[in-house]
Amino acid sequence: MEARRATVRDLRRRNRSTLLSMLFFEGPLSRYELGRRTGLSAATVSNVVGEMIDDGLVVEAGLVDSDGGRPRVLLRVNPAHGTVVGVDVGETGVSMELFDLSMTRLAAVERALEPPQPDPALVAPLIAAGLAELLGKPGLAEADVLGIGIGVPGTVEQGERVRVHAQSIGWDGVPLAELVRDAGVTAPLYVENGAKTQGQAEMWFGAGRGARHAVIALIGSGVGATVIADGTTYQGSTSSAGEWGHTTLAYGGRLCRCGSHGCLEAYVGAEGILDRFRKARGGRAVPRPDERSQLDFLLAAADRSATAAAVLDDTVGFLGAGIANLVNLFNPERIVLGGWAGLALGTRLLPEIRKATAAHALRHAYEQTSIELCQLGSDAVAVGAATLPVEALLTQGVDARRPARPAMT
Amino acid sequence: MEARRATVRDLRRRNRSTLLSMLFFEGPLSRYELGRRTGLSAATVSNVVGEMIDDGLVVEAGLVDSDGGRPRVLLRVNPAHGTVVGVDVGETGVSMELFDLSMTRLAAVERALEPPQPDPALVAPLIAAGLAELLGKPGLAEADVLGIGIGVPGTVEQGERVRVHAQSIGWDGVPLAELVRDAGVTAPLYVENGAKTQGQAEMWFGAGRGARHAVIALIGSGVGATVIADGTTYQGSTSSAGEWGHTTLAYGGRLCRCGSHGCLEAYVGAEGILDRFRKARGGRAVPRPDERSQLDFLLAAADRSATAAAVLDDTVGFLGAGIANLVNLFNPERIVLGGWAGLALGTRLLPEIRKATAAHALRHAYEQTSIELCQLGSDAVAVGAATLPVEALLTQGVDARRPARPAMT
DNA sequence: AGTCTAATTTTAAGTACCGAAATAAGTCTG
DNA sequence: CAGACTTATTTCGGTACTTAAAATTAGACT
Repeated sequence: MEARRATVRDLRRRNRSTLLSMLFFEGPLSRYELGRRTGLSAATVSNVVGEMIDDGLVVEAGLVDSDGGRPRVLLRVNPAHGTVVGVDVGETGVSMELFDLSMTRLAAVERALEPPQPDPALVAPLIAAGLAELLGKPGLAEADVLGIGIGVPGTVEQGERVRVHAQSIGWDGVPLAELVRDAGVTAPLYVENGAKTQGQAEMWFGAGRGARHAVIALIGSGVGATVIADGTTYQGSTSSAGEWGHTTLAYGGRLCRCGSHGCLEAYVGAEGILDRFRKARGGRAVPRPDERSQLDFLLAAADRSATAAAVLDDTVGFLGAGIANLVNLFNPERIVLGGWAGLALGTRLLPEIRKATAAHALRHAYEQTSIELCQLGSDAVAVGAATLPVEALLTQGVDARRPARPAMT
Repeated sequence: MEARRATVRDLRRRNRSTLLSMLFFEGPLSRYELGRRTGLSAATVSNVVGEMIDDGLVVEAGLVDSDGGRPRVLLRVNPAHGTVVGVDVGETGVSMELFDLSMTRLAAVERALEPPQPDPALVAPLIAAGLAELLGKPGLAEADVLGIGIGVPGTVEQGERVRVHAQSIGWDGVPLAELVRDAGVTAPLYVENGAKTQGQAEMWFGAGRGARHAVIALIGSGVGATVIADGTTYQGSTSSAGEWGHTTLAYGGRLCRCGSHGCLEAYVGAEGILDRFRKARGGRAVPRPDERSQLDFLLAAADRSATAAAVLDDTVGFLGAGIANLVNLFNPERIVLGGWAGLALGTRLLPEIRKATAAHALRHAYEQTSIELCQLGSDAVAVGAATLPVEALLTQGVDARRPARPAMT
């Protein structure tokens, strides 16, 4: 039984949050329009908005012409109220971006990791240094940073002490936030799985906009998914939900790097696709230097090579079945296909992928789902990470830097 | 953007709901204890509880001895405040049960369907007649029925007009609630998929108690699952989430009755198991009259027949992989295995099933999950259906028969 | 009977939202 | 260009709800 009381202050917080969120996603809007959309009385809207203006969270932004009658004053979230930082910790480097509250990018920094294996003890100071560089321009100060979101390539146990588990880079229970804090960063920190931050970015600004139930399917070298249930990221009991890549799709099939057999990832992950391609070529290596160009080679070869076409056909079939599993289990409105390999496949083969999905999904659920491609670029992980502090601001309706409103004077 | 305002009345409703739910699941409790657990002030608890006592929703139930000091008065939900009915619409018959608010069964009725294909036009009057029979004893009246929950073997589109789609019995968009109302039933109606009601019953009173994230995996002739995410049943965008049975487990494998190939159901559904057994026996039929006894025969034969043992081994492997998929995707605290076939398999083979699951799931997620058997009997669907009106009562904190509190006098 | 302890209820104060009335800020008309 | 008109926003008075503190109750203990 997880029951929590609610007080009259919670009420205020919630309405504040409602109004602020609406302004963020659908602004600019007038007070009048806010009242109409939220159902709050004009009096309350005016009152709450006035408070947020006093706090510098919201600003007036021009008028709407009227045909007689007082013109509506437009309101918007104050872009200059603070900045947010998004960090993408990858296997080979760290990239960071600075945004204002309208999510306009103000600066970006990229740092390679030498050697390319991010030792936490190395990554934390790198983030601190990157932050300093991002704030290099005049007029930017750490005190104005509402928060720093960090996307990492592994599962993140949220809780008292945030811990990062990332097999692929050898992190086991790394308290990343604490390390970054020890490196001298004082702004609030938010750590989350990179696939989830990328998913959130697509939901806020990309192909997921407007959906309440969606799955963001990410295919790169590996395979993962972010599930959005009823508007929020589904975490599961220990934040490791969405491990789509290691669901069994072909029982007893190919060995996967996770040690199991027949995982989806072993068939549709870039590594799996290329491995199958290599085998189909009789063991000859694909004549390109890295995975991405190898996949491009495969896609380009499909027109003239029956071998390549067959490998892709199979891939589409496996992927369709894998997506159909998501459709059957989650019954989402939308599936968003992303990741560099997912995008490469989807750009050329989306109709075929849709058809393969339809063949494996239950009709009813399939008909309710649209399958789209990701819309954001390669910095989606960082953008999504930067939304974490914004999300905190929107749901709390209050600046994390000063959690409690100051007492009245 | 789905933002809703909140007023001071919502606040009251919510606190009322919190207190009532706590009394229902953890009662009896004293006012003092309620305050301590919810965080509400003693004054508010006293006030709200007083109101609920006036409404007849809560009653005092004895004292707790004290060692000096005023003794605490225990409170509980008033079992006699009303009754609820749970209906299990199956493929061969309808069974109905009547409970008081402490979920004590007061009466039960069973009606076979002749012929065993529930035509909606036939089922609705049957329910009406069954209700009359349930209320046959003196002291029971329809006016006291808080609501009737109906579990049906198909997906239920909730909404303005509730519609039932059940391929297996040929229902397509049946407005069951309206039909039952037309048959003369006046109590509030709640229609839901039977697997979901059964899942809810396990969550409230069975193996799922206390879990916030769980999956109830049901294996009968077919295969389905109920996903509990953060304490509530996950519905998806059109209420058809949880179609575990038709997820692809063995790509390109056995033909399933859904038309696709390699569905989990084709391997671990009773029909699929027995079909594989028959094939393994060289086509000879299993010498038993119905599916249940055939499955028992198979389980009993495993000790002496290598053929039977191999079929079961395979089944355990498939089932383990299927459960592992649930573990990887949903990261639940608990998996509850049920359904008549699931129970039959689990009773004998649970350790093996756990092992097979471990072999296919990611270590981290698997370690967070316990796999248990259902605890409720064959009336779980009806019990779960009966919880629907109770749930409405608990979350609204107000009797559905009189939605608005009467104005003060 | 009087004292002590601890639960519950009453009281007074603070905060929140709402509806109605008042005010503000434009456009339109003559 | 003043006055009429229209519509957005603010102000005001009222009611609902929670809380902290004070008062009351109900037994136990002496």
